[in-house]
Amino acid sequence: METPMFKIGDFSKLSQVSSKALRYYDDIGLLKPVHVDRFTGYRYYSVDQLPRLNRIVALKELGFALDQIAQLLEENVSVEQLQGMLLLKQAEIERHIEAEQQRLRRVQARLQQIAYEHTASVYDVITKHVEGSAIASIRERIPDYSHVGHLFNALFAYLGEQHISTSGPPFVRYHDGEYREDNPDVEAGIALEGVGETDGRIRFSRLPAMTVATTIHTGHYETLSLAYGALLEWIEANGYEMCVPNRELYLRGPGPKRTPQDYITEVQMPIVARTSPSE
Amino acid sequence: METPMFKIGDFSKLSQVSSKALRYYDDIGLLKPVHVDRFTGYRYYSVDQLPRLNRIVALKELGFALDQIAQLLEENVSVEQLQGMLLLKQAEIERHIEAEQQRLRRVQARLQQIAYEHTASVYDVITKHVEGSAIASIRERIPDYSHVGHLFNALFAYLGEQHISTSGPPFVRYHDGEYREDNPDVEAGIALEGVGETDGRIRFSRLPAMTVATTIHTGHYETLSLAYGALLEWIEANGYEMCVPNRELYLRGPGPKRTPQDYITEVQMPIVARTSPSE
DNA sequence: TCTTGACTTTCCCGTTACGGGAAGGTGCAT
DNA sequence: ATGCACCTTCCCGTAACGGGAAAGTCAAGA
Repeated sequence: METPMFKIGDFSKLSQVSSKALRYYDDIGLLKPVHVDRFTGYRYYSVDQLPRLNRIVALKELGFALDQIAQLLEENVSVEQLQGMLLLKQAEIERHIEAEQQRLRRVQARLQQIAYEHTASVYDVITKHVEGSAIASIRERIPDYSHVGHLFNALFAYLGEQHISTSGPPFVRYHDGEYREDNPDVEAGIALEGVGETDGRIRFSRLPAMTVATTIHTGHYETLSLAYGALLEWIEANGYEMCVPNRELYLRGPGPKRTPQDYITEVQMPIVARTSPSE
Repeated sequence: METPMFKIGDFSKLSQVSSKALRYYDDIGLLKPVHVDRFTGYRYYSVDQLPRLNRIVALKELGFALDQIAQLLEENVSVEQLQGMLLLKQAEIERHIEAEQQRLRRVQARLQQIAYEHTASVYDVITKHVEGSAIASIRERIPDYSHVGHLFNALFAYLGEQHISTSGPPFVRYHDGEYREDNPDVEAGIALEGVGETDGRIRFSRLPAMTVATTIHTGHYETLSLAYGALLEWIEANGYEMCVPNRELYLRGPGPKRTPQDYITEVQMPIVARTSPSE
């Protein structure tokens, strides 16, 4: 070899790539030294290998993983294939940026909320994807929220005598577009394991899968509006729009040896991405 | 316990957090089940734990790592501490977004270049941080690039007779702000291990550390302009500004049994972030 | 009461691209 | 001969779980 050969340390200095990385690239077959001493195992590199290493670094800076780079460095990749991978990368980075901006909005919303109220919220709003499920429910316009109990009584009485087994907590869906004290359109329901057939007041239907913003409220139902406030604020700050019907899940509701302070309720508000009038 | 206890699968469905994750949170002490059967090891959760889990998920969506979340969930974190961590997070996300946008620009620049020339460039431009180093050099205005050889001859002759040991490849720095055929201001140099004292034409100095865009050119020096073209295009497309002096490192230059096709040259252009007039 | 079948447990491996460090062998200059 | 800087392999650790194996458990139906 008339060309100088570099030991790994020198090649590392020359290329500004750590020798650990060079050994790793050797291990995974991405960049084999031009010569390895048969007895000592010493790796020897040539300047000829710099272009390849340079390409590796460049592709890494574009965000490619090493195995993808290995593919791209094979001889037989066409310009179209390269272009395709770049386009994929572009889309991926764009998605990534969007997700990060989402996070940034969430963080800023929290900061703003602290600045306003000088206290951390007790409500943590998160998004969930709830799967669709079969439910049994009674939907009626009732004069007053206190009548909800009657709906559940009727529902459970029916399910009990029909020996239909339920799953998950009971819930109420609110079908009015806005809050109304009087004559709200409510649906008291619970998820089922099997299915049944609609019978008078008792409706059997399927809840569609959807994305919701949700938070957990602990304590008396009179203070549920605080949870709604936190939800609405969060939805506004995070660039979503709310949909109807929203839903309350009574994870722990009235019962023996329970006081209202023990109640635990999840409030779910279906959301869609806002058709940005504010950006 | 008058409250229903959930086995891990049910709690997982309730909370939409995988049981693997729940076990992991148990392992790292982030969320211990309210009760573990002494004999079977079964984990039992209560709805009381949903708010905490919800908070964990919410903080995760903000981008916090689990150990940071563990800190934030301790009782004694003040609002100010929370605020501080949120501010840090904000800055971190912003940096992250900036880096991703940088990547996006790089990818798009590559795509554009393919669209223009319908071929992938042979030049891979990357950024490096070169450390400062002691150098010996001769800087002169020479009539023509072909005189560079004389400078190196003089330099090596001097270093040889003074027994000064060098390190790294020889290089030339171009001090003219722009390309000029005639009377360029060039500096032929090489890095040293020790230091010396300026002696007539031979200058001993320190090269400052800097950030450069760099690429590798293989082949005859007559085609070096292609490498410069790729560099300039990249610098433009990636939002940098070039500085003087640029530098060529002769990784493999003229020598016995070498033809110009064997030459390998690294072209380095110092850069700074552009003071964005184009955004 | 027995038997499924759906759950649960622990344990171990794999993920990415290396960095840190240990134990031991080399190369080169004195 | 003796440093001393360098090289080698090997192993562990990373973050947050997912996949899967082997074995134990629970609840309901026959």
